Amino acid sequence: MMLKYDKVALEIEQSIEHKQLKAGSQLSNIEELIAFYQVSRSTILKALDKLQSRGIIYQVQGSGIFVRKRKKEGYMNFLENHGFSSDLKLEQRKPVLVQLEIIKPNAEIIENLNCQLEDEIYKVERVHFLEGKCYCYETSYYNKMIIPYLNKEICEGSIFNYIKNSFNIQIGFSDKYLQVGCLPKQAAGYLDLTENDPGLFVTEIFYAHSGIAFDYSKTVYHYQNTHFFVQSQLS
Amino acid sequence: MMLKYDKVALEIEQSIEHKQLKAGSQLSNIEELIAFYQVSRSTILKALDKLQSRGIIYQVQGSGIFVRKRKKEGYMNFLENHGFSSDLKLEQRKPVLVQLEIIKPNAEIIENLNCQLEDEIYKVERVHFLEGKCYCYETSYYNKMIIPYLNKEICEGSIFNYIKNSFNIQIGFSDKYLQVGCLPKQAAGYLDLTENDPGLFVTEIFYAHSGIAFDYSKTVYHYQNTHFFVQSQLS
DNA sequence: GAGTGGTCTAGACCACTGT
DNA sequence: CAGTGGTCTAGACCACTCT
Repeated sequence: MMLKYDKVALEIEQSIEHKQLKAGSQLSNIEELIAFYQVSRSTILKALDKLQSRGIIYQVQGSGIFVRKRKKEGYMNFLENHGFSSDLKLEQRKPVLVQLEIIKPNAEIIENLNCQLEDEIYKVERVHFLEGKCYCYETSYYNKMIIPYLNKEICEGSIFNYIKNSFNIQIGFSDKYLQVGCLPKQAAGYLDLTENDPGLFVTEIFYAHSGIAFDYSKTVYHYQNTHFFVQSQLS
Repeated sequence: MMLKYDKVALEIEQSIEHKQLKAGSQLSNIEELIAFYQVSRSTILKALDKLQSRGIIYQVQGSGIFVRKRKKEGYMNFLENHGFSSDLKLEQRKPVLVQLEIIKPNAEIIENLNCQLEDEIYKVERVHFLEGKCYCYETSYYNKMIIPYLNKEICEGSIFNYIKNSFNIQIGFSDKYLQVGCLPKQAAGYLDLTENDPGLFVTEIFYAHSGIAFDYSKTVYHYQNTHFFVQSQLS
């Protein structure tokens, strides 16, 4: 059963979409929303907070609830580009597997996956494409204690979906570290670029809902084929 | 008067800090927090939600409330590096003003600041330093209709604090667009780098709490002196 | 001052985790 | 099954905006 506030949030979002409301358009006030959706004030508030945190609307005390500007076309949501996404295009992507092997962890992996020296670690190297263009080269590490099995076929699809469906592990949150640099020869080759071309280097640790780290990844993004979008909120 | 949930959130955060709790440490359960802080359940929940969205804690239904890993030293929070920050080091920064002038807006500025062709626009070019190292070169645009006055002295401090204090404009949210590229000659000069070195290019629009765009900025970050950190949540 | 969003409460009941 | 977080309600009152 879907939660009430998620249902309300979804319906409000769809209503904005359906009515093609532009940025700055005012929505119904809270009393009307309560009457319309037949839920309590707190439920409406929670739905609105969710929409606000996703950048769909903004609320102004004493004034009203308004539609926020939509992101430009062709930009990926930087906070939602790894299994967090509901974007259809991303679901359709088919990564190319470069290498899949089992290794022993080095200090860096032990630190970030919070594992033991004697654990076995899956190392997965892949190149991702979007609309025919390669946009990143990614090296991921998974602890075999947590993700007991991986194969070529799984790695050529969404590993996140596989993990979610097979082990009932839900993604809870992630830590990202980013910096810009020059491509080493190997990465340049996979991205169809030249050594020392610029690149965005992102190191990311994904945690399950329960707080355990299950994925440590290092990704290099293609500087021409990747454009990101991020929405910030105060509070 | 400080809001109750902000007060509770602050105290919980300070308590984590004070007790030097490590990642994964479990906090008191909700009933105990209610009893300790003498507030209602909803107020505790709101405080916890705020701490969760800031990456301080994570909550696991049926299990408990836990401390989340702190960010590494030397990384800037990508979502809080422009006036959003409470980081002391950032408050102490003194930007160097390169140029301050009043111009007529081009199509791009009109689009992003939502202004008129005949409006007057402040154009501010600055270089920011952190611990003696330049880390970005920034060009900002402000509509004189909204920000009626700027001078050299103001631009050599925090424009955001000035705007906040002088015009009672609160920052509400922002849209960021980012991509990687090669530095043009001018930017390279300001950043003490060489033409065609890599750089992180960020275009950002800041909106007041009321929803009006008041700052349109284009920033180039120094690829060696800037390391960013971002925390994502799954709603 | 009318309208609108934000805070806060008390309490019932649901859903998940772990032993 | 005990413990713990999550959902939802009804209602009172506060704070801000705008005319």
